[in-house]
Amino acid sequence: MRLSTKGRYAVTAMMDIALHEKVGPVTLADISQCQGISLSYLEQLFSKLRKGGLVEGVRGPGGGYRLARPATEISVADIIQSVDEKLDMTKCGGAGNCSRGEKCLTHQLWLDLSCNLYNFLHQIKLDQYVNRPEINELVKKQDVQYGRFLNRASAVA
Amino acid sequence: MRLSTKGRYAVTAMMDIALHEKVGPVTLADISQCQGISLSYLEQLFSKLRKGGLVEGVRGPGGGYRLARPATEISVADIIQSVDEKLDMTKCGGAGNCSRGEKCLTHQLWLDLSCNLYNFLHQIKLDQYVNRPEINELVKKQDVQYGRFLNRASAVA
DNA sequence: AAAATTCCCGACTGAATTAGTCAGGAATTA
DNA sequence: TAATTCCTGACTAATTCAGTCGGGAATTTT
Repeated sequence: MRLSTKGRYAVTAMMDIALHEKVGPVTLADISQCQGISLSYLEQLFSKLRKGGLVEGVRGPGGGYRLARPATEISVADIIQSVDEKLDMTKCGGAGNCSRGEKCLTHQLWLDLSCNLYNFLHQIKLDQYVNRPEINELVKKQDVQYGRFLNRASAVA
Repeated sequence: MRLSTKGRYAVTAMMDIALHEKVGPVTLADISQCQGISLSYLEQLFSKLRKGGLVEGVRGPGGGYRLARPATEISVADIIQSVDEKLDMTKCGGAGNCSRGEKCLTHQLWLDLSCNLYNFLHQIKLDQYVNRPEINELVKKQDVQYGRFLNRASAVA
C-alpha cells in the first residue's frame, strides 16, 4: 500500500475544485499557487483523475477543471485509487498465494486492515468537507489572498 | 505514510516468534526459510525491532530471538512503527503547518484517518493471532515441512 | 581450546517510486 | 490572431525498498 504526498495532493486539489464548484472551472495554475503544488506535477495527477472519470477538463481561457460527478458521489478512496495509490495491503493482492502458494501468516490481518481503510476512505465524500465552515473560511481567505476569480461574472461578490 | 513489504515482513516474523514462544528462541535462519524472507533483510529488521524493545536476541547455538514482552502487550502498530514505517498521514506530522504555515485543506481528513488506522493496528495484539486455530495449523504444517525444532528438548512431540 | 552457531553491524547495490522540470502541442475563447 | 488553458511525453535528482556481502562478537557444544 502507498499513501504519500501524491494522494494528498490529489485530494487537496479535488477539494479545491469542489469548493469552487459554483464559480466554474478551476485552473491548475490557481491550484498550484494556492495549494503550493508544482503545476507540472498537478498536470500529471489530473491526467489520471480525468482518465479515472473524476474530472472534466475545459480548455481555453476561462477553462480549467470541474468535477465530472456531483461532489456527493466522489469519495476520497476514488481519488486516491485514481492516482495509482493502491489501498490493498496484502502482498498477494487478496489472492491468498502470498507465501509459496499458500496464505502467509498475516494474510487475514492485512485483508482486515485493507477493508477497514477502504471503508473509511470510501465513506468520506468531497461534499462533506465542502460544507465544513472552517474549511470554507480557509478557502475564502485563500481566494482573497491570491485574487482568484476576480474576472468571473459568477464569482461571489 | 508507508505500509509496504517491510512492515508486513516484520509483523509476519514477529508472529512466527510468538507462535513458537513455548519452544524457545527462534532463529532468523528459520524464519527466513519458512516465511520466504531474505536472511540479511531480516537482520536489518530485527536490529530495529530489538532497538524498539520488542525482541531480545540470544546468541550462540540454540539461540535466536524471543519476545521482550508478553504477546498480549505487543501490537501490530508497535511493530510497524519500530521498523520505521510511520502511521501518520498528515504532511506536517500533525503540527498543522502543512500549507505555508497554515493547515492545508485536507489536514483534518488525514488526521482523522491516521487516528483511525492507528487505533485499528494498536488494538491488534500478537496473541490474538497466536490463538487462531487456522494460523496454528498453518504454522505446524510449516514446522513439519521444514523440520524445525527437531533438536529441541522442549519441542512439542 | 576449537568449532559451530547465531546474533550483530555497516557498507554497498539495482530497481522502483516520488516529486518535479521542461518542451511542445491542441482546443477554445476573446 | 493572440492568449489561455488543457494535454502529453520525455527527462531527472533524490529517496526508499529489498536485498547482498563481508566480517565481526557472544555463546554453546564438542
